[in-house]
Amino acid sequence: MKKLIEIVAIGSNMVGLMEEQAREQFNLLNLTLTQMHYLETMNKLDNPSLTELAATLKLSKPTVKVAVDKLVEKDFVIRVRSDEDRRSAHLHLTEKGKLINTMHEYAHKRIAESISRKLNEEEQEQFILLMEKILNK
Amino acid sequence: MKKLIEIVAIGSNMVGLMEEQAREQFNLLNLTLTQMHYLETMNKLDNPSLTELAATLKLSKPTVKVAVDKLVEKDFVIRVRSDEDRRSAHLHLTEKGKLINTMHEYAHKRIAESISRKLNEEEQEQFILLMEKILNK
DNA sequence: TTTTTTAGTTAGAATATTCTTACTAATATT
DNA sequence: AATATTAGTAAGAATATTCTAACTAAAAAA
Repeated sequence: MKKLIEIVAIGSNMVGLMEEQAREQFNLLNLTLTQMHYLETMNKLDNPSLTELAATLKLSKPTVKVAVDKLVEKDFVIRVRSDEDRRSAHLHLTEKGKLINTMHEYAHKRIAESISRKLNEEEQEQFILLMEKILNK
Repeated sequence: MKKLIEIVAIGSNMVGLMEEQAREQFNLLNLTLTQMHYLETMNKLDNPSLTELAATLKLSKPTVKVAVDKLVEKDFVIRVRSDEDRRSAHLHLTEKGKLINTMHEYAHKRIAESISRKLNEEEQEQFILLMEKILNK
């Protein structure tokens, strides 16, 4: 178990490093850490309302509103009014906002490349099988 | 390769989720995202000077100074004057500051536990071997 | 030894992040 | 139909994050 934790620690750091490098690469976006966190959370929630976003981030609605206003202003997010409930709107990422995904994909691609460099065909097969067991609950 | 990228994406998200949950668990620290980022960077740099920290974070020295002042104030960091160069000081994490590590260790432990639940003894051996190949450059 | 560079600090300002309180309009409950 | 709840907004304030310009003291270079 100790060995496994150790391996996980090194692996997590590697993932973290790659994500960090990707973030630097895409720094063009000119977003703060916090703003990226907002975009990532929106992305995971899949077009949440402001209320849902605030609940997930554990922040007040006015706080989240001003942050979203800025992201709308900067064209990373658009509000799409709901027809079912006319009080409410869904937050969508614009093409520009989706660069967040591109950034993560870039990191994942680099990690995958590194793996395929270190393992031969057969080992890669094995690795994929084991990871599938780990990740499928 | 496509399969591998996919697996990496899911695995990265899992790691990210666990780290996020650990962060929530340790929210007691009452630190902002940015402040945690400072502590993590200090930790990686191993007692850096203010100048080194600023360079790594790509921020100006006055910016980093005010942030470090607050972390010192809150007892997460101490300044240790250098004897070789009396202009300079090294930034050390206090016991309280090292809770950042504890937090990551907690996440890693949970991931390792999940792996050992999903894989039998033999598969775990295999997994460790493959990961060692991947992580040793 | 004089000059230049370096590490860190101070001051002052702009913007970001967050909150509470109070409001409007729409929807849901009674 | 009257009342309560919910989604989002507005105002105002506190704290955090960041910058540039200007400074002090120590170390390095000339």
